[in-house]
Amino acid sequence: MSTTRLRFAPAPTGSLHLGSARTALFNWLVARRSGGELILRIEDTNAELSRPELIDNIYRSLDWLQIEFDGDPVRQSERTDLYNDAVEQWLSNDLAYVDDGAVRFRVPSDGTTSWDDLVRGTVSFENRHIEDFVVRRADGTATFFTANAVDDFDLGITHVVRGEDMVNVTPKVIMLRRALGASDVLEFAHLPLIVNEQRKKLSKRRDDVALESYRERGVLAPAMINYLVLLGWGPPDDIEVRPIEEIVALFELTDVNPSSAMFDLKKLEAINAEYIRAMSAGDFAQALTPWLDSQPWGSTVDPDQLVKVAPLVQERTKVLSEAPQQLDFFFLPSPEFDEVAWAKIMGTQEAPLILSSAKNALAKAEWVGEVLHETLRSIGDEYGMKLGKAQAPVRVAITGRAVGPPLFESMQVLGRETVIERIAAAQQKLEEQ
RNA sequence: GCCCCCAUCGUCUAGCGGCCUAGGACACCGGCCUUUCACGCCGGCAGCACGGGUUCGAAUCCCGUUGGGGGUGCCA
Repeated sequence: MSTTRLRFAPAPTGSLHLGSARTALFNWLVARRSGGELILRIEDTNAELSRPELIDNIYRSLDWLQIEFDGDPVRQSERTDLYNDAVEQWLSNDLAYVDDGAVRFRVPSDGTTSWDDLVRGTVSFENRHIEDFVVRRADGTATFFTANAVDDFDLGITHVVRGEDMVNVTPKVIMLRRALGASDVLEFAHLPLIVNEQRKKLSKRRDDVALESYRERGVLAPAMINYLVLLGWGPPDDIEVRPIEEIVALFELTDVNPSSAMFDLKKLEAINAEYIRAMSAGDFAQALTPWLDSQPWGSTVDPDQLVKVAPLVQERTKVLSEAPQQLDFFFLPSPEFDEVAWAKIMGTQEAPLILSSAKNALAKAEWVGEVLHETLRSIGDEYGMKLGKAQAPVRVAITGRAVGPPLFESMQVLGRETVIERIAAAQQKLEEQ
């Protein structure tokens, strides 16, 4: 038995599509699982698609996901001779004919072409429904069918794993493979489509299909991989979130569900949050850095303080991009006030009272989270309020918001001077209203 | 129109003829914990599209209906 050889063959049409990423992933899983090889084949059959930026885009995305390939990428734009030879051969064997400058393949008018698809079972087409398709255009370039069949044969591919939208080209490619003289049959696996809420194939126009954009939102690569593998496949033991090595060990193409799967951002984020929580505090702080740096106040972030502050939001972060909003008050000279929170919380009768009591007590309290905690608690007691309610005005004064990281720990990091200053500023703002 | 495919909670899935009173996860709704929000924990809601077969027995096999999707380029 020869080694398993797979290929991921994207057309470079822009940033990598989620569906393509999933296809790449499944190919990679099969290769890893079987100890086989995976090659990257760029289907840049025309100049428009050969633009370096487009190709770099693919590399970057694949790299991010850590999907590795064996050997150098194969560029179809560099293999035109091969395609031409094949077409000439078909022409001379009378398997193809010239029509209006183009070359068409002769499809038999009877019989059927079928294959046993690893995910969908037997798929069968009647030949009479397949037209004599073009294998070489009038301009002399090979079509997708030709390049596909020739390359899969020439590169010794054994398994073709691709999207369901390719099902209808499969009989054509099978015919061409036979015409090339291949005696073996490829294994095909057509993956279910990833669809949107309307159950339609994800499209560039309507949906956010660029893998890149999820990266930009702060989705972690391993979380993305983990989520993607769950679209069309489920582990037998019901453990969904797990290391990629385990997935490799468990994954089976024949277990892939043939029906289309809806892309669920909520679930992606839930899984991402789980990965974030599992990170070490140091790794999390590190991962946050680019997101913080891009803020207007990014230059004021010092690494020592970041390490203290990051753990306070780690378990509250679903995607990295939402962390800056939770942390800004640590780095801003004065907090940015949420108008709604201010109105709701500072508008109460007790708010000014609590602020002034807090300012006094805090001026002399030992500066440790637990003590600050107790200090606020007794102030609450004074006014017959639970701590949950009593801490609110202080929180708004210091962070600008009604919700955020744990207050007393935050205060400890911020330091007495800043805290008192902010409370005083809030008092003044209150008076001016 | 024609060709091909698909059909289990709202969503992603487990299920491969008896372990199913259909399991898990996300979402949602309660509750507990609690310094807000989260996290965590406990509980709840909710599904085999329909109709016929086959079988002692069907979510599981077959046929049909309905619904959904993909493809129908000298794009890939």
